[in-house]
Amino acid sequence: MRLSSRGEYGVRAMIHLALNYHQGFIPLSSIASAEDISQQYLEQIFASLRRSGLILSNRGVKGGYTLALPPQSIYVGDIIRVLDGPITPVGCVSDEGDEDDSRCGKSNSCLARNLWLKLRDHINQLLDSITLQDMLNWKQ
Amino acid sequence: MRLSSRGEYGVRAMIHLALNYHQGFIPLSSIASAEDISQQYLEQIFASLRRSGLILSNRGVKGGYTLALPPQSIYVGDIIRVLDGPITPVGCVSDEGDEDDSRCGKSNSCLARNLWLKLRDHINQLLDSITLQDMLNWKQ
DNA sequence: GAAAATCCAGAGTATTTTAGTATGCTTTAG
DNA sequence: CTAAAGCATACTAAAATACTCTGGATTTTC
Repeated sequence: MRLSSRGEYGVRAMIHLALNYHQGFIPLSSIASAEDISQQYLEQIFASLRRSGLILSNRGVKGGYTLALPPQSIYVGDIIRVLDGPITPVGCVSDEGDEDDSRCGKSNSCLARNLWLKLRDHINQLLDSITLQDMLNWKQ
Repeated sequence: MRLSSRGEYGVRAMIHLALNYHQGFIPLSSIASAEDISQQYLEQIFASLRRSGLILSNRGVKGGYTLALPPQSIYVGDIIRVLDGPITPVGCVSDEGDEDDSRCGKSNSCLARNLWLKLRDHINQLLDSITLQDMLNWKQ
């Protein structure tokens, strides 16, 4: 039950953008160095975030990235699902839509399946209840 | 956020043992074939479960495995932590004991860290609230 | 309009983890 | 004694992960 580094880095970078919301576009290089993340790796991560519409970009000198929405409208669940794919504790509960097409067909696996579904939904519920702004407010 | 096959298989096998509680010792071969899991792989999994005290074994003919406690006293959290290691969404929240020795030392990472802690605890809470018996009762 | 700063894209690679096999030994009932 | 079972450890193949590399495209500034 571990997040990928993409998810971890992505959340940290998004917090960085949230802290600098209203400061205009922030160059990726400054985020990468502040968060100690490889710049090229972070570029890949930001490409996913941009394509999914969570951030906006400007090219050229004075370019950079900024949140597409205010921090109170961006949920960590969205960030993590974009970067790590849907929360799927085991293969047979792949996604919300096709809940019943990928059964393992085995004897007691249905009993276990209920657990995986609960686990999946439980994790999603938490991640979909926390916004970037919530995290900023945790600052002691 | 995916469970390992060890965790998945282990939970399924423990459900199998729970269903056959009071039937005495069940040979691993029958569990492996019923659940369609490689016998040798399942042996490794059961070795961990036995060393952790969740199951008991008998050797020789008529040997096999059985739950060390009744199904209502075994929590899925225990099974999964034995087989997958402690729930650790990211490295810096490695375990309950040493919460503050493995900080990343980076600027905003503490804000993210609160999230990882919440996530870790949230998952553990769910898994520690469900027993094998609970899962048997889900049988429709 | 050249140069520099920035984003953008896709291929390639090295490491680690995972999931499983292989081999062989030990114990016990009958 | 033999067959059925558990026990232990080493090995390996495949997949996923976490990056790096290379080269471009856009935009501001001088």
